[in-house]
Amino acid sequence: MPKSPATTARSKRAGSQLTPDAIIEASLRIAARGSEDAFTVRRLGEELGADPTAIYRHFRDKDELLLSVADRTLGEVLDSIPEGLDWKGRIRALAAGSLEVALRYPVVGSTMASRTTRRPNEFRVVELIIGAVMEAGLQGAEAAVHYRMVGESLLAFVGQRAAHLLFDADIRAADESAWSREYRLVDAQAFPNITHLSTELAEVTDEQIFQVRVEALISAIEKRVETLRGA
Amino acid sequence: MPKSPATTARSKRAGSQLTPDAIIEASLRIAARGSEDAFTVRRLGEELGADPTAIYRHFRDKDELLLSVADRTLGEVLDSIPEGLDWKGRIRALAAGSLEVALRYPVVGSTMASRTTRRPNEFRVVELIIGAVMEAGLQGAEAAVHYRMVGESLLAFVGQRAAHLLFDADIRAADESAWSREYRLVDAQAFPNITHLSTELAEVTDEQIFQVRVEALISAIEKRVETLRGA
DNA sequence: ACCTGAACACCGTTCAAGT
DNA sequence: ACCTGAACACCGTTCAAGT
Repeated sequence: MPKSPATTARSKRAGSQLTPDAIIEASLRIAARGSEDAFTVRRLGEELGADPTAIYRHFRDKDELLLSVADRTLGEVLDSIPEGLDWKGRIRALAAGSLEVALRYPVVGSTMASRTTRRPNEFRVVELIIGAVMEAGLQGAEAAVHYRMVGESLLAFVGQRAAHLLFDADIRAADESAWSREYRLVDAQAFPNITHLSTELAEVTDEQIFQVRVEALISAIEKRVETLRGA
Repeated sequence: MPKSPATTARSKRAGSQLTPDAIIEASLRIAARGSEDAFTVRRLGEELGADPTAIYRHFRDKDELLLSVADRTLGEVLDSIPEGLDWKGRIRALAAGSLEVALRYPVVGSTMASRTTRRPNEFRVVELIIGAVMEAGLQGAEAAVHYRMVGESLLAFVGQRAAHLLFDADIRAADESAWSREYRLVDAQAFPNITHLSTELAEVTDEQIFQVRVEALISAIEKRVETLRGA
């Protein structure tokens, strides 16, 4: 069989075909496997067909790689937002897109929940949110703090969901069944409210909670605008 | 010098003085050191004056230990809430207390942000929040989903702040300075909103954001009550 | 200039052996 | 019944050596 370089591009001895982009794309492939495949430097080396430590020629450390990967996924979120929406629609679309991407790449969503990438696509997200809160009627310091509220809340929401996806199946099952097990068995005298709502508590879905949390952000902005207009 | 057993209670050869409570208290001492001292099984062994693996006689694994430690800290939060507050006051006090405790034991606050302890003090917190949203005027499924919104949002807020405290000093500094560095230097044409608000963005404090996020939860509940009354 | 691979300094957890 | 300590199967990262 003759050599066919095109189909052996990732063979171990192909020279210096390692680029930041190739490393980011390999990272996304691993991240997409969720809890089935740990996102480690050694696993990344396998995926690239290179020595695990080769990535240190292109990224200072794993943290810097993750920030770059996260910024790439923010690009996917931005591309999913349609044109022409009003401020509420843009925040809802940003929330839905962020959730979808965080659940697709849980290790990225989880790790980045309390970070700032300081990279181009994050700038675009910030620009979008500030535009929305200003269109809603906030300005100056009020717009700034409400932007931060929205931005960090969205990161927190999707980060929580993503982190949960990364737990071992047994831990996840134990947490998920709490509302239909432990919380149904609490002492009725000591915990009357829980007892009274036990059925409804077990029926709440993650999707309902997410929607209510996003609407809470919007309500809070509207209420703040009304309060400031009234004063 | 004569033996004085009372003062050598934690000596290496004192027999079986290891109890779940002693392990939880040692865990809290390590957790209180924040990013200066990693919360590892080996470090816990040192703190207890025992072999690192001794804790596996009392807890199935590190996760179960952390759940127990977390429930202990929830007790501290509950003890900090005064009697006689109305529903808004109780949510504000719960938020403030949770933040304080999460910043005191960051590794606990960070790890538990997407978990359910399913332990006694968590039941008390759930009872408190459900009582608050019902006093606000919500019932049944509406009360259930709004309880979940409040509970998970508070966990997310304090978890984000706690996680940030655990990063290495240089990573934390880079994230904190983003608003006064990278975000001040963005292209004014491409990012007019960021440019317009750059001063205000750099001046927002974590405390302001936290307060706005807590008030947003309260606003959202009030708005939902109004909407349901109107319908 | 970039990649390799041995090595270092860590992790959580298991299990046979001690007392 | 509980604790010990060696051992296992991992981590991220460094650095001298290769090409």
